[in-house]
Amino acid sequence: MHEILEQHIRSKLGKDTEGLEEVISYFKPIQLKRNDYLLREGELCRHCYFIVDGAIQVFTVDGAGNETTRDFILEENWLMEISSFLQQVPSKEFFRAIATSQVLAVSRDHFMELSARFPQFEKMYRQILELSYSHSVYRINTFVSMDALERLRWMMDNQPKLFTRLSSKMIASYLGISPETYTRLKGKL
Amino acid sequence: MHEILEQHIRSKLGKDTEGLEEVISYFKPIQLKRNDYLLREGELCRHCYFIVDGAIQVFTVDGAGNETTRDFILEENWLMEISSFLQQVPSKEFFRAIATSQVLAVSRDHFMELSARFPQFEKMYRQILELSYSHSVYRINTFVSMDALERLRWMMDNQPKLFTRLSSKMIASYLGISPETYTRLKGKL
DNA sequence: ATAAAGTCTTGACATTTGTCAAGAGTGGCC
DNA sequence: GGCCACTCTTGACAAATGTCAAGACTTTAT
Repeated sequence: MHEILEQHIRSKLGKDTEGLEEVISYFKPIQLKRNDYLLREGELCRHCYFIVDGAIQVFTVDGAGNETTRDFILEENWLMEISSFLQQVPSKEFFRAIATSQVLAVSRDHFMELSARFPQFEKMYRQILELSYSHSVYRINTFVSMDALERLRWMMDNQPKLFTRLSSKMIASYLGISPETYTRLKGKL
Repeated sequence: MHEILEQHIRSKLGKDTEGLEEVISYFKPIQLKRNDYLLREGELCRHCYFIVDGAIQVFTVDGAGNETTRDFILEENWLMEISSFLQQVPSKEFFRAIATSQVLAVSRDHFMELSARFPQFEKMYRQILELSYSHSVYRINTFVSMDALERLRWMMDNQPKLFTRLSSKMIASYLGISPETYTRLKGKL
């Protein structure tokens, strides 16, 4: 498990990876079954997660119990609830495993320590932030300007992998529509 | 103009601001009138901007000419088109002044140089990324899960300042609805 | 000062999307 | 193997939102 994280970090940083073994030693493995939670609304996000294998659904729940998915995080990607993690305020989001998953978690305290001690770790963190931010800007622009059918087409063009791994219900919650509407849109493609 | 940037950086970094004067010297002033553009779709985003005074609309335009606003950037905030700036690919967004504005711009090359030479500058950049990212996560969750009236109420609760400075048309484009729908929603408040 | 352009509102109507209900199919679990 | 919970689909209808057109009003440019 840790080897995959090691390879991932090397691919981001190149050769200059002094202290990499120590950095990795702070990550603790977590095994998740389908529908296990990594984080629930109201809890503090005390860890930064690296998804080694599997898939995590990041979603919110409104007063009527409707789930809306902000993102799906697949293997070899990073995950945290940024405002809860940084400011230690209650999370608005849930993180739930879609399938059996292996995750590596580093605590907030260790994360801060590693950022301070290893400039290369901080650099990688910055890269993750840049990617996550530009990804979310994309999602905002897509979502706000397109209707449901356009969003579905966009998802098919840009995230085709997701269709092979998600239920229809989950795809609908990512598109921000009801499952019934999703069923009907499929007929219009 | 530069004094405001200096104060802003000090407020973010505290006392440890060695080299601050040199950092600031790389920022060049730009004056904008209403409806002047800082960036257009298709151009490369070659600068990082600090808004000293005024307001900038960040928006996209679809095939039918409809404008959708991702964000309004007011004075004492930072602005860039992150994916265009980092990867030097064409921008998907427009940046346009809503009112007379004063902006300080640092070129991409200088920005990279400053990040490399001044750890404190890099730290501030990271803070800006963290804030921008958590802000955009909020916007996604708000937008995807709420209907138009709920989004309007959310905006009134969380961004009340904007109403004093924006036309109805702009507010509608931020809410992702037509101006007519916005007019009607106001009656339901 | 005046004309032109743009904004805001309102009404009528079309389209999109949601809600509720029912039934067929699917997969997990004992 | 059989039951249970869940998903997916379909139909009927309701609610939300968009589009188009018109008129009053405001702002901008000359």
